[in-house]
Amino acid sequence: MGRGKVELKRIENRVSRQVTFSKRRKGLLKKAHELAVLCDVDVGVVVFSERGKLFEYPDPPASLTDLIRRYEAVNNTQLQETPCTDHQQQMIAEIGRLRREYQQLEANLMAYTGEYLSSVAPVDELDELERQLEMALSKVRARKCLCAFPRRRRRSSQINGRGPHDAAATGEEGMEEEMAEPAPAPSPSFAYLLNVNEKSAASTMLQLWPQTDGDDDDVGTAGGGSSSPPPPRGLQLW
Amino acid sequence: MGRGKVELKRIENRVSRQVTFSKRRKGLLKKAHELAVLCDVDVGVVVFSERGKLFEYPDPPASLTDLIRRYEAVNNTQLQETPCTDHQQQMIAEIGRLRREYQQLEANLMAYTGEYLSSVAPVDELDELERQLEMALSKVRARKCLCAFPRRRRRSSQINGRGPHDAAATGEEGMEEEMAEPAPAPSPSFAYLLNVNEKSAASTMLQLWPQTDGDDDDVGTAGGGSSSPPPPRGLQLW
DNA sequence: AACTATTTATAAGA
DNA sequence: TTCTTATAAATAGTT
Repeated sequence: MGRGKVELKRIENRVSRQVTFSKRRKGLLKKAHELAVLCDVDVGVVVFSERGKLFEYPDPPASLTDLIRRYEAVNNTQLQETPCTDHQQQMIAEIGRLRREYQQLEANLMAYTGEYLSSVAPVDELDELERQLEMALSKVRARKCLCAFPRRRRRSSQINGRGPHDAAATGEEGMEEEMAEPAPAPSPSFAYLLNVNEKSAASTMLQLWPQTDGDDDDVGTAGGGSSSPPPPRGLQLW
Repeated sequence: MGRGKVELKRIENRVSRQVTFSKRRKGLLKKAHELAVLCDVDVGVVVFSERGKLFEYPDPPASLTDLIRRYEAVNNTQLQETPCTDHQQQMIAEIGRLRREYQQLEANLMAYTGEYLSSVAPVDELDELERQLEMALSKVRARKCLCAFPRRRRRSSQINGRGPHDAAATGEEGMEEEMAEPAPAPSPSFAYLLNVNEKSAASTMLQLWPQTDGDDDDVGTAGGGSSSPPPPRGLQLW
């Protein structure tokens, strides 16, 4: 790609090598990102320049560390079967998935609040969003009316338990249920481990609306494990 | 590169995603190799397929491990210090935290859409929500105005202008099970615009929008991960 | 850092 | 999966 074909061998000219390094490194990281996004997979890249400077993907290397652990887990598994590595891998994968999903949901919400509108949003998409917002508004107003006449309150106009979790309709859902008490000692069972004690959710007060204030921090989650949840801001629902 | 331009967004079609993964992974590894040789630098790449299969560069991963050590050294991150138990606990905590945050964020979104309004929501909160929605609406409309002037772009509106939440509102609407996508936009909502992956919800997650494409095999997590949806707690909205 | 001429990578399709 | 082909991208050499 370029004015001339290039032999796959070290570029002797120092300047050329440096320039090419800069260009191709950028290209490589871009490719890595594209692969990760398009194919929804985990990709990690590290590049050390001749002077030892590090370049990496993913950019906030939060998950790169996890990726490395996963890589090591794979190798360890091959070398010596460690009981936990298997679960470790699954958990790492789960963490990655959760992070991606969280970000997507966040972006979704941002859009809904109008805080972030894609710069390329076609008009018809905006129409759709507008329509949805209007509908939401009308629902809220309708509810306000109901509140105005407290006496009419009924158990709930429950739309058929259409809770968020019901959505996974297709899954026939195992009946495992296995609601163990928030037993202190976590079983090594992966399944159990993922059964997060929902009651603890309260500890992570959810910020309801993204407020105007900016600053985030995040990061540092990977290596050290759980980072403290962001301080609650804005309107909290519970 | 190819017959058509591709936007940087998860490829929803399973087969296409697989094929693309295969091609691009190969391309990425090749690029990594070229960069390493041409510029005489150290490059490491790890790619985990959706099923968890590992692909890496350098091929004989002999030096990749060294690279990782080097990476760790740079980041002053000591991995593998404790075999697993310790780290495992951290991961468990992380998973729990992520899931809680996800659920809260989701509840947030649902409240915003008006799909999930607490039966006991105090009026002042409803006022606040109404205000937020009005603000969002005004932002969207402002954007529409901006879009209207630069050009009169106007695509045919959605085939089935059904928003994702409408389905829930009506309380039924089976899953779309892999309908033969007649043509172009399978996007059932503005989510498409936001680069939100509508289909990535893990088996353990709730899905936000009705799915339009049935892919994803992803076993492994299904059984263990799926904890039964916890009933909404606290100030429940609906 | 910009700018092209070319080489590569690849999206589609078979 | 592999091959083919039309195109989009990356980038080598130049300015």
